[in-house]
This record gives sequence, structure tokens and C-alpha cells, in this order.
Amino acid sequence: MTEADHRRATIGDVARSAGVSRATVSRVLNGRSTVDAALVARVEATIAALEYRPSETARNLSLGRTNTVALVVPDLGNPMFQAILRGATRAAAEDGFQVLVADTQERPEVEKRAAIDARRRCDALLLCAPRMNDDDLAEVLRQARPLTIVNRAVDDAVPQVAMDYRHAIRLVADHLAGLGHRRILYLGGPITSASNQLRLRGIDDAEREHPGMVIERREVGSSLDAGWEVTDDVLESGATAVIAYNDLVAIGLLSRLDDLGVAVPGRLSVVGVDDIPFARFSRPHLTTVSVPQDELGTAAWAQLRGALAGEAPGEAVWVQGRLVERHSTGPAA
Amino acid sequence: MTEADHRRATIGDVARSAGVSRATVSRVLNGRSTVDAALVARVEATIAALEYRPSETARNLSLGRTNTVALVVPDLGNPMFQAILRGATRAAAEDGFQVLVADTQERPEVEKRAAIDARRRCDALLLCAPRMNDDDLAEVLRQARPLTIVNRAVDDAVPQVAMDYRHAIRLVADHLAGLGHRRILYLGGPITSASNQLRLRGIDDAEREHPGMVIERREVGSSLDAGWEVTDDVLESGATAVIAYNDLVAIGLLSRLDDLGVAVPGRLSVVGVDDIPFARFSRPHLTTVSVPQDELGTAAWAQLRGALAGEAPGEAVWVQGRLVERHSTGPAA
DNA sequence: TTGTACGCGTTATCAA
DNA sequence: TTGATAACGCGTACAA
Repeated sequence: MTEADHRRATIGDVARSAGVSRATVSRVLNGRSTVDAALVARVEATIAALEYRPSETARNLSLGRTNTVALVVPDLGNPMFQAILRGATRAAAEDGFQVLVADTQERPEVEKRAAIDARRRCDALLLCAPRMNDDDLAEVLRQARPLTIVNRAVDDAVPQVAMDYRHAIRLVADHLAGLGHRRILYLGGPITSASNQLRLRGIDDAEREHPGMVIERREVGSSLDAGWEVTDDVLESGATAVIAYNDLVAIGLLSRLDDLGVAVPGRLSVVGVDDIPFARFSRPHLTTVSVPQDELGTAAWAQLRGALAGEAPGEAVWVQGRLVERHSTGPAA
Repeated sequence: MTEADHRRATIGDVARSAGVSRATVSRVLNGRSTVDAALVARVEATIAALEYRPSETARNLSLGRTNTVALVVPDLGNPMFQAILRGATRAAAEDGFQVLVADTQERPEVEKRAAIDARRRCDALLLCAPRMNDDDLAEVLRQARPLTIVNRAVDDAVPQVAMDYRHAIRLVADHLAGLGHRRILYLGGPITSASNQLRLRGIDDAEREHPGMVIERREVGSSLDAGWEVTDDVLESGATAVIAYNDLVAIGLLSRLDDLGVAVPGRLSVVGVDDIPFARFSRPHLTTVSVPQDELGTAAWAQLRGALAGEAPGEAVWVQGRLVERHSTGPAA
């Protein structure tokens, strides 16, 4: 007891103390093979007495797996990645896996290194890297399998899940078209981001499907502040409706419009994308597309589990949202 | 090359291929000891050719550490824990540590197990468990060191950091007192939660310091919806000001008040705590206490690093916020 | 059913 | 400076 407190008991200590071999202790622990009942009792008593806990590290080496999966994200402050993390963490926990998280702090140049390093400590990788360049991505694809790509369509036989933002944009564009809007402003996110490109394709679709509709594209960012700061430009644009990159941009814009006394949706309609919790509490309550972000994490884990089991990657999973009409949209002025 | 693709190269493969011992390869990798320049070059060339990457798992076992720290939180959906996660992840990364995250999904009964399990895979533990009962906590304290306790004062020589919510409440109470408010309503969080108890002590302080001030205490929860749902009760209470458990509750309340056409701060003043990003974008903009939540994660890691280095735990760290006056508070009606 | 012996991939010790 | 060799703690064929 005097030294057991200092050095953690090993399986060898248990074996010696119980008068059996280490193999037997191991068997009792893992229940793989059948062991004599009397021995089981003795070993378990010894384990309890010594407070023995198997070393995860040693098991990892011996078994060749860690039951851990790496998640790499550009920014843990972004609600989207928070939702993915939550969904993936909970889904993985169901299967006895834990999640190691790495935040690249919006620096695409370190993403490759971060992804490969994190992957080395784990059995697999969940990669959210919307801005990583294609060469780096190819290198990661080569070194870090098994992995699942999140929110970035890649032309390779690798598991991938993504939010269908193209579809989401079409939903809001159709909604605005139905309300008679023809001059629309799209406040886009980072031009290089994969999910912005997806939204832009939705914008293209909308213009094609709704003759006479003209959608002006702007790059403003993806934050509350970005929405706030672009407000004056929006008012000068002459548009009757705004499609924001996401709810953050939309809420930032709404807040500023409210300060300026601009009627929404009387003078201007505003729609967001994501349906974050705050969307229901903005003024006016935000019309947006509800995208099940947790599902993205859940689906990503499901794909990864398949890859870990040696299954070939199936079709890319596209998670679709649905329009949620609230009070920030109305007939065109 | 044909089989190198299937089985990852080990340090032994490199040694054989370069015609040196494994020890030498290890030395050039870690730069511990000085090695002949010619050998260094040969080994490095071989490493590149074989695309050798050391096994983290084997290093972990050999070195007796994983350079990984476990973070246990009750809910990854809560902005507070997201901030702690972000702060801790970034701070730990500076020191070459990664963070393994476990979400107990608001089930205090699994927190003990989750904490101990997560800790076994890591070198240390960052524990956020505001509702865990004292017995379980004592057990965790015994088994899971080194660790740092976050947002829960415990009477033990263990590193701990916490947001000083008692101080925060005093700040808002003083502010309201200065505006002439005497009948105040406190919308509290879960009664068993440690940080709610801290706030209640701040409420007690305020009543003591401001004779004539009466603060009614209610337990409503900690979410946007909780704030929304309690609105009618608030209006019937006759209070001229509300201290919300956090910004989420405050914003939920403000949103509903706005829908009902209640003048804020004309008829009712509302203050929150936390200063989450959305606080600047509510209507009206929320007066609150800015608490540097990232700092909590950073400080928690700093404590843990000390503990990992064998230092004795110092004083508990209390992170304090400051009042941010916006437009949701005004003179008492 | 149990024990022996080896392998997992690395770092560290000690001679040479 | 280099190379055997022994840890690190566990799982598991294989033999008994």
C-alpha cells in the first residue's frame, strides 16, 4: 500500500498478488475466454484491492488501435463546427470512441500538418477543412486514411458528408421568388470556402429557374459583425431582399437595420441559413433554412465507422435542410 | 514499396534499410544525442524514402505520457463550455498538447465514469462538472490526478479556476441600485449547479449592501427558451428589473418582451451575464457582464501544466468580469 | 482451463 | 559516436 500509491499497479502486480499468470488476469478483464469461477473471484478481488486499472496506452499498442478519432476544424468558435463536434462526439461515444479535437484557428496553411499529426494519435480522421488547398488535401488523403471529409465535395473515393447548401439556397430563393422579389442581394462568405461555392451554385440555379430575377453577389464574411458592417451597402443597393451567407450574418444585419429604423420585412426581406438557436429570438424572428447540423456530425461518424470496419466508401451523403418561415420575409416592396 | 504501402514502416525498417541500429534512428529523430553527420543524412533519406512516421502509440508507452489532456463537459451545446474548450485547446496546443473531449450530455450520474475513463487515456484532466455530487467528485479527485477543476470551488488542494459569478452579480446589482431599482427579480439556473450557488451568494451580498433592495429568487433554467417561457411571470411580479442567470435567459426574455410590446428599459430593465457575441445584437442591446470565457480555458490549462510539471497547486484562480452597459437597463420606472 | 513466451514500436541504459 | 538490450504494459498464439 505504501508504494502502490506512488506507482500504479500493473497487470503483473495483480497476477503476482493473486497467484495467477498475467494471461489469466487479462482474460478475466476482457472476458474473452472462459476462466474458472474461483479464479475469477480471486482476481477481481485483487484488482479491487490494488485499484488496478489497465493502461490504455499499453492496450493501444498491443491492440493496434486507440478507439479514438481526430476531429480537425478551422474554428471552434463557429456554431457550425461546434454542432459537428457535438454530433460526432455523441455518436462516436455510442461506439466506444472518443474524439480528439484540433483547432487550426482559421490558418489553412497549418491544416495539413494538424490533420496528419492528429491522425497519427488516432484510428481515423474527421476533417473539416473548407479552405485547405487541393494539393495539401491530396496529401492528407494519401496519408491520413481512414478519414471522412466534412462539408467539402472531393472527387475521390473517400467517405464524405456535406450540408447541401446549394439546395438550401434554392429553397430560400424560391421562397423569395414567391413573394415577388426580383432584385436580390447575396451576402457571401469567404470566396475560397467550399460551402460558399456550393451556395453560389444555388444562386446560379435560382437565376436560371426564375427568369427576371437578378441576384447581386457580394463577399462580406461569415460573422455577426460582417452582417452589421455591410448594412449601409445593402440599403444603397436597391435590393428588396437579402440572402445572407448564414444566420450570423443575417442577425448582424437585422440588428443594425433595427437600430436604423428600417422596416423588415416592409422595406427589406432578410433570410439566413442554418437555423441556429438564436434565429428564433432575433427581431424580427428570422426566416431561414433549418439544417440539422448535429446530423452532419452523426453522419460523419457513421461513415467513419464504416471505413474503420474496412467497408468501401459509399455515396457521398448530402444532408438537406428545410425552409422555416418566420417574420423577416414578406412581399416585395 | 509493394508492401510498404500496406504495412506502415517501423523504426526497425528504417534502421535495417539504412544499415544502422534502431537507437541511431531514434537519436536522429529526437536530436537528443549527437550523431555523425553522414549517418544523419543517410537516415533522413531513408525516412523520407520509406515515409516513416513514428508511432505515437509506441512513444506514449515508452515515454509514459501521451501529451494529451482530457476535457469533460456537461454539454457541448453550451456556449460557456464551448469557450472553455476553445481556450483550453489553443493554450494546450502551444505546449504541444491536444485535447480529448467528452460530453456527458447533462447526465451527472455518468460524469464520474466519463471523467475517470477519459483521464486514463490522457496525462491529465480538465473537469467541468457543476452538478456532480460530492462523493463522486471526491472519488474523481482521488483517481484522476493531475487535474484542474473548472467552475466549481472545492475544498481541497487541487488546481481550480472559476468564473467569479458572485462578483459578476454584485456588479449588475450595484448598477441596478444606482439606477434606483429596489424590486428586482433574479432568474436563476439549476439550483444544484455550482455556478448558480455562486450567483446566489452575490445576490445575498447585494441585499446586504443595498438596504431596501429586495431580490426575489426564481429557478427557471439556463436557456433561451427558459427566458422566453418565464416572461409572463416576470411581468406579473411587479419587479422593475431582472437579473438573468446568463445572456441566453436574458435574450430569450428580451425577445418575448419585444413581441409583447413591453418597453425595455422603460418599464423593465434586464441584465445578463457572460457577454456572449449575441448580446451586442439583441433588441435592445443587452447590458451584461463581460466574462472572458476563453481565459477560463487558458487559465485552466496553465494550472494543469503546472500540475503536470509536479508543482503544488497554488491559489484557486478567480476570473473576474466587468460590467458592459448597453441599452437594456435604465432608471427604475 | 491455465501458463509460457512473444510481439506491439518506441525510448533509454550501458558497454564498446 | 554507435549498437545491443532492456524496459514500457498489455494481448494472445501456442503448448501444456
